[in-house]
Amino acid sequence: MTVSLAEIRRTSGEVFTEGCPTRVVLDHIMSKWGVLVLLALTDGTLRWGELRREVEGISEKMLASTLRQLEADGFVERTSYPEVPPRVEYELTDRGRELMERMLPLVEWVAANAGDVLKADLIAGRG
Amino acid sequence: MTVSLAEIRRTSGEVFTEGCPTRVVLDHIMSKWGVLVLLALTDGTLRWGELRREVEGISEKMLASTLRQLEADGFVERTSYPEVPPRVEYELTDRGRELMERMLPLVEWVAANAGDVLKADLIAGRG
DNA sequence: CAGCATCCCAACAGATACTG
DNA sequence: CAGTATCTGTTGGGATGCTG
Repeated sequence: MTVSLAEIRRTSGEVFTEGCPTRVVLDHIMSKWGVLVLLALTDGTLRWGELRREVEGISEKMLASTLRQLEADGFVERTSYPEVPPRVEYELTDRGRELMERMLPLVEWVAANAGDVLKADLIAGRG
Repeated sequence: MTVSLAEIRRTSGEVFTEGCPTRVVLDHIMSKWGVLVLLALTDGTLRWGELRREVEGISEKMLASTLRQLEADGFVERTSYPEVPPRVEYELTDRGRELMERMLPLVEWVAANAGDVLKADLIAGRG
């Protein structure tokens, strides 16, 4: 383990350059709703309405644009069934699952430590 | 490995609840500039001016507020030396290093795959 | 050098209404 | 059910100027 940042620099160059591919993709997947939608889909395939209920607080507009973005990036696949009433399912692609393999440990750590972190905020006298 | 989301749910409850601690902390560390500042400090201690140059494109305002936030969360420590001219150094705390241990594999993967991801965007006909 | 204060704007995000 | 359209507003964030 102990991946160094220097190694990332060597491997793929600019992480700190404006507009570099890495920054763009990071912005997509680390966005407020991007993470939560990806997390929701980690459990398995979900329909639009299920996603909406699962990711509490997301608006239809944000769910739509987040899904379009993740779909365009190849992390999520959308399948529409020609039925009445309409049924549409969303699931992670292989690339999406690869991504989530790396993101889950991070989210897990945050979930386990978020309480202490915010306690630190209070001590520091911040909101 | 293969951490499941269900496990996270069991462990620490709500990831999908509005305003829950996990979401708040995720928003701090997954923010556009939060990630990049944390990454920069993963290499080692940096001064204000070095950070500003390192994280290309960040404004003084954003650097300041990002650092205050990460400091309040206990991820970054600020050390001010009473000299003339002033010297201030920023470095990761133990908690910050724990966090980055989980975040680096993710960033590394993104850096390695960002090219392909954006190529997918082009094929899909999106910006 | 390290930063805070101020002004300002565009983009992101919420609410509502409507449609195939 | 699964969206799109539109309208509005909040705020993230940039530019500038000033201070210890």
